[in-house]
Order: sequence, then C-alpha cells, then structure tokens
Amino acid sequence: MNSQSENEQLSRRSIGARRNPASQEAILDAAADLLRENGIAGFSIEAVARRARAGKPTIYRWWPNRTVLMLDVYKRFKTARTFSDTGSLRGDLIGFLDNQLIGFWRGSLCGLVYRAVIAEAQNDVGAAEALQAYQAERKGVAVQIIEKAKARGEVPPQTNAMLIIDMVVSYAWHQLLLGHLDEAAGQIESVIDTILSGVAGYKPV
Amino acid sequence: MNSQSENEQLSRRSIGARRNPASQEAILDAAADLLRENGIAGFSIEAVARRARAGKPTIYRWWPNRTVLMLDVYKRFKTARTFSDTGSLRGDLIGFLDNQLIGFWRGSLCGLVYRAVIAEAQNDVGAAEALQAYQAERKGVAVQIIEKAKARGEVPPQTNAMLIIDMVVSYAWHQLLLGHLDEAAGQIESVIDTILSGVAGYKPV
Amino acid sequence: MNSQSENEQLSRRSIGARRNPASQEAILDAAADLLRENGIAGFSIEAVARRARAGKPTIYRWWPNRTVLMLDVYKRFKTARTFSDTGSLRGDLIGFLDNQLIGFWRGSLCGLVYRAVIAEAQNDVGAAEALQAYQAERKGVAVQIIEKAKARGEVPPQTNAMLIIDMVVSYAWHQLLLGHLDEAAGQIESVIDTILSGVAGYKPV
Amino acid sequence: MNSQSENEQLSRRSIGARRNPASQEAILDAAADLLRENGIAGFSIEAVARRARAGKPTIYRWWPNRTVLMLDVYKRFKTARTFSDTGSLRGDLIGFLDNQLIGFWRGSLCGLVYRAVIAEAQNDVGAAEALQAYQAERKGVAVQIIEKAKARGEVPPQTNAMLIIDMVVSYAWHQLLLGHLDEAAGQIESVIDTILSGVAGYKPV
DNA sequence: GCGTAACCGAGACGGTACGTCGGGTCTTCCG
DNA sequence: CGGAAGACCCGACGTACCGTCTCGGTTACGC
Repeated sequence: MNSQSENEQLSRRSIGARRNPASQEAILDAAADLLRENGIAGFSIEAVARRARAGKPTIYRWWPNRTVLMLDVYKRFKTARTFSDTGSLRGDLIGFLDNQLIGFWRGSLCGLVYRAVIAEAQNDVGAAEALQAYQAERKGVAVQIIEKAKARGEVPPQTNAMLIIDMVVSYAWHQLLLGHLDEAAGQIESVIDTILSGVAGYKPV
Repeated sequence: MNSQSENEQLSRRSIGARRNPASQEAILDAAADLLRENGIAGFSIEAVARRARAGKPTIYRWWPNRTVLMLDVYKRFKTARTFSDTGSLRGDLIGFLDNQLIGFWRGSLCGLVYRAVIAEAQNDVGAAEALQAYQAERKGVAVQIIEKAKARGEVPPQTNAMLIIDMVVSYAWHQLLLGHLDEAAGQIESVIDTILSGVAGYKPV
Repeated sequence: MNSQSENEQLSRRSIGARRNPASQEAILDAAADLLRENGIAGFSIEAVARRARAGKPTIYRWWPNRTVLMLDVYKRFKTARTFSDTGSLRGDLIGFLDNQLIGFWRGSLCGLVYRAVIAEAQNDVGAAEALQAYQAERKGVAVQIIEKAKARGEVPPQTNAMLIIDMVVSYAWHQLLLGHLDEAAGQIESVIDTILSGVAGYKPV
Repeated sequence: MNSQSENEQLSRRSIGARRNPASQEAILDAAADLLRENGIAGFSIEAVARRARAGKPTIYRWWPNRTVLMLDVYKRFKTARTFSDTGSLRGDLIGFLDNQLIGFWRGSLCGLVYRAVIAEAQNDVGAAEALQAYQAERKGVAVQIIEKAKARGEVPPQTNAMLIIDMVVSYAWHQLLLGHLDEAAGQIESVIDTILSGVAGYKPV
C-alpha cells in the first residue's frame, strides 16, 4: 500500500492552488502505517507528518483534528462493503453484524482505527460530532434492512427499527472496546436470534 | 464535597512514614471537581496536582497512571448500589439497566468518569486491563440475576447468562459513549423486552 | 495615500508581459500601512500580500527579500530632501543631522522603517549589502558638505571628511535604535559643535 | 568551552526543586556555539534546545525570550574588563572605545552577539527594554570617566558627560552594525581627538 | 493578427520555529 | 520515610511565515 508512497521519495511539491492528491494519499498511508505498527499510542499529527514527509500545516489544512483524520483512514478501508441481501431479516442482520462490524473489524486495521476514533470522541467535542454524524449515516443505511423486512411482512410496520439496529451495533462496539472481537465472532448468530426471538424458553413468572 | 479540601488550604505536610489520608482525599476531590467542571479534557495529572496542592510524585506513588485514578474516582461514587430483587427476571434486568447503568450514569458524575475510563482503556494497555478486571467483576455479579431466574424456572438451565448480560451492558455503553443517555432512558423497558421476548410480531419467512 | 489602492478593490490582473504599476503601488502601500499600524512586528511578506491582495510570487518577483522591500518603502517617502545650503559648515551639518536624519525620522514613518532595515541587515547577508550600498551612496552625497567647506577654507584640505560624516550619522543611528529620537532632537546643535570645535573648555593635562 | 558539556552526553536529569547549573551551562554553551558557527541566522530557541539536549520549556523557564538569552551569552564573555585608568581623559576614552567596545567586539564572539541583540531589540518591546536597561547601566559606568576628568580639571564641571559618552558609543555601534569594525579600529584615536578637540584647523566663516 | 511569453491572483506545498502544555522521573528539603 | 515542591527531558500541540511551485487567466509584443 505504501510502496508507492515510499518510492516517490523526495518530490511532492505544490501543484497549484488546489489540493494535491499525492500528498493526501501519502498522509493517509502514513497514518495507516503508524496505526498498524504502533497502535493508537504511536499516532500523532507530528508523527504522521514526519512519516509522510509532509508539513504539519498541510495536514491541519485538510483535517481539523486527528479524529477526522482517523475517520478518513477508516473510511478509506471501508471499501464497498455491499449488503449481501439474503432475502431474510435474520440473514441480513447476521451479514450486517459480521461483514460490516465484527468480522470487518477483526480482519483489518479498521478495528484498531475505530477504537481510536471512539476513544477520541470521548475527549473532544469536535471528534464527538464527527463520530455522531458518521454513526447517523451508517445507521440510516442499516435501518433499510428492517424496512425491507417490513415490506416483506417479516416484522410489523410499527417495529422500532432504530432500536434493533442500536442493539446490534451496541454489541459490536462493546466487544470491540473490550478487545473481545475474536470471542464475539462465535456469538453472532446467538445475538441476532436473541434480538429477533428473545431468550429461548423464556417463561415470565 | 470539596469544602473540606478547600479550607485546609495551605498546610498538608507529611504525617510520618505512612500514607496521608487527607492527601488522598484531596487528590480524589480535585480529580472529581476537575471532571465535573471541565469534563474529560480538563483532566490531567498536572491539573489534579495543582488543584489538590499535591506534588505529582505523590499522585504517581499511589496511582500508577491516570486511568487507575479515574477508576478510583468512579468507585468512590459508586456507593452501595444494591440489587433491588423484584422477583421477576424482567424486573431485575430493568432495575439493573436503570439503577446500575443508564440511570446511575445520568444522575451523577459517574457517566462522565466512566466515559473517560473507557476512552483511556483504548490507548493504554494497563488501563485496558484495569477496566477488564472491573468489568469481569461487575458482570459476575450481574450474572446472578440470570441464575436466580434459572432457579425460579423462568429460563432454561442452558441459557447463556453472560450473553444476556453482555447485551444489556452493551446497549448502555453504546448510549453512554454517544452521549445519548437521556434518550436511552426512555427505551429501557423496550430493550429488556426485546432481549427477553424478541421483536414483537416477528415471523420468519 | 492608500485611498487609491483601497478603492480599486477587487480587480487588478495582469496587464501583459510587463510590470503592473498598480500592483507595485498597492504592495508598497500595504507595506507602509502595515508598518504604520503594527510596527515592525506586523510586517511580513505574507501580511503584505494579503493586504495588497497580491500573490506572494508577485512580491518575490520584484523584491528578492523583505529588506529590499522595506528599503523601497523608505525611499518612497524620502522625497526630494534637498540640501539647504546655509553657507557655513556648521549650518549645513545641523541641517543634515536635522532634516535628513533625526528630524526626518521623527516626523514620518521612515524612522520605523529604517530601524527595521537596520535590524534586518544584521541577520541577512543580502540585506546587509543592500544597506551597505544605500549608506555608501547617501554618505557620498553628505561628504559634499565637507568638500564645500574645504573650498571655502573653513577646514583644511586634509580633513577626513568621511570620518566627520560617520560621526554625525553614527549619533543619529544610535538614538534611532534606542528609540531616543525625541530627546536627541534637543542635542543636535551640541553634537555638531562638539564635532567641529571639541569639548568646550577642554584642557589636556 | 563546550567540551565539558559534550562529554557529559546523555545524563542531566533534575537535581531537585532548584535550578540545575549544568543545564544552564549547557544551554549557554550551545547558544554561544550556534552563534559562532552559523551566525545570527542559525540561532533559535529550537536549535539551542536541540544542541544542549535540553527541553524547550527549560529554556523558557529561565529566559523569557531569545534576546535575554543572547544578552546572557554576551555578559558571560564580558569577563571583568576593568578600566585601565590612564590618568588622562584622552587615554581613558581611547581605552574605553578600544577595550570595551570596538576592540572587544572584534576579538571575540561578542560583536556578533551584540549585533543580534540590537537587531532583536528593534522588533521586540521586551528586548528593547532589556537592551535599554543594559545600556543605561553600562553608560552609567562610562560616565565616571568624564567625572574623573572634571575632578582633575581637564573639563569644566558643566560639561555634558552623557553626550560625550553617547558620541563615543554611537560611533562604535555604527561601525559594528555595518560590519566595519576592522576599519574602525584604525580610527579610534582620530574619533576621540575629534570629540575632545574638534576638527583640526576648523575656522568658522 | 496571432501565438507566445511574461505577468497577475491565488493558494497549496514542505519546512522551520514559535511558545505552551502535559507526561513521567528525579532530587531536595521539611516534618 | 512520606509528602510538597518543582526542575528536568521529552514530545506533541496548533499557528505563523518562509520561499517555491503550479495553476488558470490576461494582456501586449514580435514574428
């Protein structure tokens, strides 16, 4: 990934009064590399600039703070993860929890990055807003899963779609933040079944 | 709370070769005050030492890092929250989610502190372990709710108790970290009902 | 002075393959204004370009560095200060020290500009050379005062004209650089008299 | 001079709640070295910190700005330059202009440093005040030369002592700032003679 | 009379330095 | 020995300018 950025070495000047894509690439590459190598602790604007052979102002020009930069790194890896429409609500939710959340985070750098973003959002107001906006957009997409199920008659129209999505995402976040993604991967079906059908054999007193 | 620490003002020297409780109190007070006033951003060992009129080494002597200090602040407020045994699994879980998690975090400084702790745990290995341990202990207690329900015959013996607790806690964490505790307070019953009974009217295709 | 530059506002493009006088005026105006308003500290190529609505390369194209630009601002104000030939060496030197140096610097922006130029010349070789050249030329003119006195027989032919001019200019510089121009204004005659006639009543032991 | 600071290499921690002389030495050494090697241009707080293996805050703790630091470097070299009392005003002034000013600046790093200080004082108010104070103190000492001459009856009591000192110092500054110290060294006697006795053979018209 | 060369504004680029804040370590001094 | 005090090195923060570069557009001149 960064082989390209590394062999361009020492020449990446201005290309006029507009954003230089090569610089942006190099910065995102450097940010990703740093996260991969040293984790969140090794990530700082200073270090990214050094690594990318970019000036700090160039970074601050385009990303107001490190959270937004991290989110950009995140989005960069989140390449076209399409919904695999399985035709059933259960299948779709399992696919969502696996492909878009737990499995996706396990299989790439993204889990690490997302942890950092969430952590950052707890300290910084701007970061919180950026994460908020990103969450809203992602959940808006996921809600469509429920809406399709409503159209099919799998769930009643008055079902609180957002609550269901919230519960699915919540579980994934929790496991991510505790570093339990591997264990969680084995629970995916159980989680979805519980949300859809409740605790098996539950008999209220 | 900090009235005591404020009127002792300028004199709190050593009391001999043992831990000075007044200093510990003053430090915890100062930490809590800072969190209350400026949020997580205003919290630093430096600031706590200034506020508490304590030396930094005094803090480092007793708390290895800021995470542990935060956790201590948290525990200090978490005064004897007893389980209100309602006699039903639904009631107990609602009480758990409300009294021990969402409602508890909303009504005090603790939500803020816990957000900071979780954030810290994403960057720092020691912090992660401390949080891990705390989580395990708390969940161990919560699992008893399910076990009691098993004893009553409300749920079958093979029910995965930890998974249910995980889902409840997950939801609370997620809302906490997104700053949605107020909205979440109105969803408590729906969440528990969904976990126990599933989505109302769900008919698999 | 800058009324013209201000009402041309937003349109000053290229006028072909030659220097645009309007731009040069605007840049010099902006430089002068900045010096007037914020002093030397507020003067930077960046700020001049912003103020003049000019591109930085336009400035660098015509002035190799800020010192030369400052010197141009200085020369711009130094409008036709003619020697008032008083017929006596004393009168001429007083006129020189007053009209061309101390009084001139006090009464206009030029004192400020010249301070900046001298300061710049201490750091930058190019600036030093520019100042050097300017000094040589100005002193060459001033030396004529002495030469005229020689022709009149006021001073012997072997008199070191440059040394006298140096001493006069030195005094002015020193007071300028220490910000003592106002106090120095009252000493002008004493200085010239001392240089010409020595300390009154001096009797070597 | 810096051999000591260089071979202590990597160990210079805190020595408790008080100023560490070793650090101060290392910082002043580094500052002097940088000025010696690269001139004023190579002098920056950043570079001094790097060179001295000191933290920037350590420098800012003790020197509010670079001017004060430069002045400290200057004073450090200005070791006990005693007045050589020659018994005559002419001899004393020549000694002052040579030993304390022109000759002193030529023979050491101090000329360079002083140029930098003067330049700095043109841009920065704090620097100007520091230089002002230093000047006042130095001139106060120099004025004693004239006072002794008054006591001897060499000059009348009403002689403006400060003006004479000002003229001597002015000449030195001017030559320093123009980089003409070498040429000026040959003019020392002429300058003092002119100040004391005036232009030889001057006959007012 | 038309291409082209130099100018113009704009602003991004890699850098250096600024002055500040906090982290975690160390030492001294007092009680 | 405990605790305050605070200095130490370190590194990151976010900002200001530096001087260079490329752009797209605009004349005026020379072939």
